[in-house]
Amino acid sequence: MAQISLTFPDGNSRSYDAGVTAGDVASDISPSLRKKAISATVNGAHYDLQWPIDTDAQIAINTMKDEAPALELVRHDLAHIMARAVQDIWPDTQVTIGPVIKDGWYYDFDRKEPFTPEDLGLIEKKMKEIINKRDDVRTEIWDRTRAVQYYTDRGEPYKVELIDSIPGNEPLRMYWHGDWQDLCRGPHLQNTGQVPADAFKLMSIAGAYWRGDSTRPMLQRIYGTAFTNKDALKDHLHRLEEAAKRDHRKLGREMNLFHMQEEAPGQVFWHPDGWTIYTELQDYMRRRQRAGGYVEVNTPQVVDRKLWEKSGHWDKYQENMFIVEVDEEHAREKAVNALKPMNCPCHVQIFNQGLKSYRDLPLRMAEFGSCARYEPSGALHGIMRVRGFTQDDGHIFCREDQIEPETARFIAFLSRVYADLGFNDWTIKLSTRPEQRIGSDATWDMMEKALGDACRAAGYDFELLEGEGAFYGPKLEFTLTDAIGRNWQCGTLQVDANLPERLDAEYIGTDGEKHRPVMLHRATLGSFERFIGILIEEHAGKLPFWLAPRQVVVATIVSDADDYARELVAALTAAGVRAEADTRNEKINYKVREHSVGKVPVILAVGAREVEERTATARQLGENQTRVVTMDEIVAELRLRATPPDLL
RNA sequence: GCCGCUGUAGCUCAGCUGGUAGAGCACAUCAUUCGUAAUGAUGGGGUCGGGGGUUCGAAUCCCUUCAGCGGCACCA
Repeated sequence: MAQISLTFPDGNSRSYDAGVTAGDVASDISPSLRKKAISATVNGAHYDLQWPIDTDAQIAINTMKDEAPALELVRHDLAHIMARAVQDIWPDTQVTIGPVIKDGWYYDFDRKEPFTPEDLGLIEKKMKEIINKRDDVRTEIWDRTRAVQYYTDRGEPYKVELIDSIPGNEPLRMYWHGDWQDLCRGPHLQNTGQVPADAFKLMSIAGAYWRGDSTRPMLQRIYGTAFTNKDALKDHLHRLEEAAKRDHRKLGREMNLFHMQEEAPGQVFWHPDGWTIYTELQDYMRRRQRAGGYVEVNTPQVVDRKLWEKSGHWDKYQENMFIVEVDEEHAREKAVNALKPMNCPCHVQIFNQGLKSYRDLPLRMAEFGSCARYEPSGALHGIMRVRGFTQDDGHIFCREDQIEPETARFIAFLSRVYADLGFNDWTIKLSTRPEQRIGSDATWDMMEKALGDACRAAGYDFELLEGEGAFYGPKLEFTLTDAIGRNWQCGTLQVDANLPERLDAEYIGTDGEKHRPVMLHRATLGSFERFIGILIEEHAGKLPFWLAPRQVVVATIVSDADDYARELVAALTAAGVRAEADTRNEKINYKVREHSVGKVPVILAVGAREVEERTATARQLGENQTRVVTMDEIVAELRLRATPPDLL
């Protein structure tokens, strides 16, 4: 039998018969390692202890102390254990797939009766029983016919369909947790007893389409979370609780920023304090864009369907548009309009006014454009996904050779803005040509390369989303993360040669001939609604001073200080600080608590002493100490802090 | 849009197997002028998301509809 050489992390090698398993190797090292071992890393790949190794390789035996493989195995084995538990309790349930995801796993089931929240407790209990049985995990490779026959006999059509979709050259691996069998790539633990019985929890039940396809059956998904020990689970659950406190919907209500109501689903009623954030942010963006070489425009809300037909949106997105029909008394036809779902066709109308020269390019046109999209009811989410929103939209009309420099310029612009707003952790995704597309491959090559090169030129890495681009061009997505880890696309840049064509945009080139410009659709914040939602969550409501809707409260301790408090407020207001006096007949404790809960960054307490000395006792949100400052000092200090970052 | 859950005073929530709604906070009034996270007393406020039905009687049961939440699908 052929011999292979396995090299361990410490550099030592041992020689084994080809086909040796990592389990054998672990035994060879020591019986105690064999017992503790959970898997092996073989040439960087994650191996089950039962899989044969056929070639020379680097090998490391993993134990529960190796976090990454341990988490993957624990979660994956739990997925199987959960599926076994569910089928134990409800034998008429069909199993489908159950992958490992961030922080845990899920498994999708097909069962007539819906699972209830109480069922989760039952399933957890059954899972613990299975873990305590310490059943061995076995694996075998089966041929297709046998596997298909097996699942057909067992009435598991989903598994049969899965097998059919696995490429023919891939082996079909079966796993058994005790006598419960599942088709699975592996790897898995040695026995169910290796799963910590106190470090997992079933989290929720949800619907999910089979294979992510809305035309296929809706399955029931159970989500679980798991870690390698009880404390890690506890920490994770604690983090979730903390994150829930940062939810913009909760803070929006508590801080009295906005509300939404039944009569206008998916649309925001901005309250004074919320609107202050909005306008402050908008003013900032307006200044940044002006400095960035944009011209600002504004275009109509209600636009005849003819334009949407021309742009192609009527065909593709009619279902998602708010249609406005107007009966003119003498009109032969009813006028059919749509609330604009986007600004680009309108911007092209402005571009098309008058002849444009190559000298006008790149023409950067910006609009705080209010759009309405009839989003599916289930898509709505607080102010992050709404039906009425305002984009910080912009379109750059340019030549093909300007795509890359303009994109690099935009990325630099965006990163400046994000940094000003406190975001350093964001990612770029590059979506490339989809199956259904227009334009030649050469054009797509050029556009994709321009975007990728621009990212690299700007010094940013990006994730490639193959086939996720729009039908007319590739796009960059700039993604931020909310309090509970959901990712949201905020900024975007899309290349589009289609719309200028459809709407006849053209410019005169150096040759005196007419040419088509390319359009770059771009947004930095994306929409004010979504971005403010993210902003609230990122800062847990404690916004940077310049964005805080209520920046300073001057709280009196005795009513004799009322006049002085008003004087202080007047001085702060004159210095451009949002200040208000709280002269209510309440104790200072009460006022401090109320405004702290309200996330006011600075509370200035004034009593007899302060009136006498013309000072204030300042307290910064989140700090317990106070400091005494003179009126002039505090006005100067807060004037500076209230200055937006671009004006510093 | 799909699956599931939820919908009771401004907010957070209680209300068992059906018998005409309750708490805390908030709010109002009065008293208190009290130095850094809730001063006390008194009081007003809801017909239980909307519509329909069953019943002698429904917040509690059924149907329907709307909205929200958790996912899935969608996201120009």
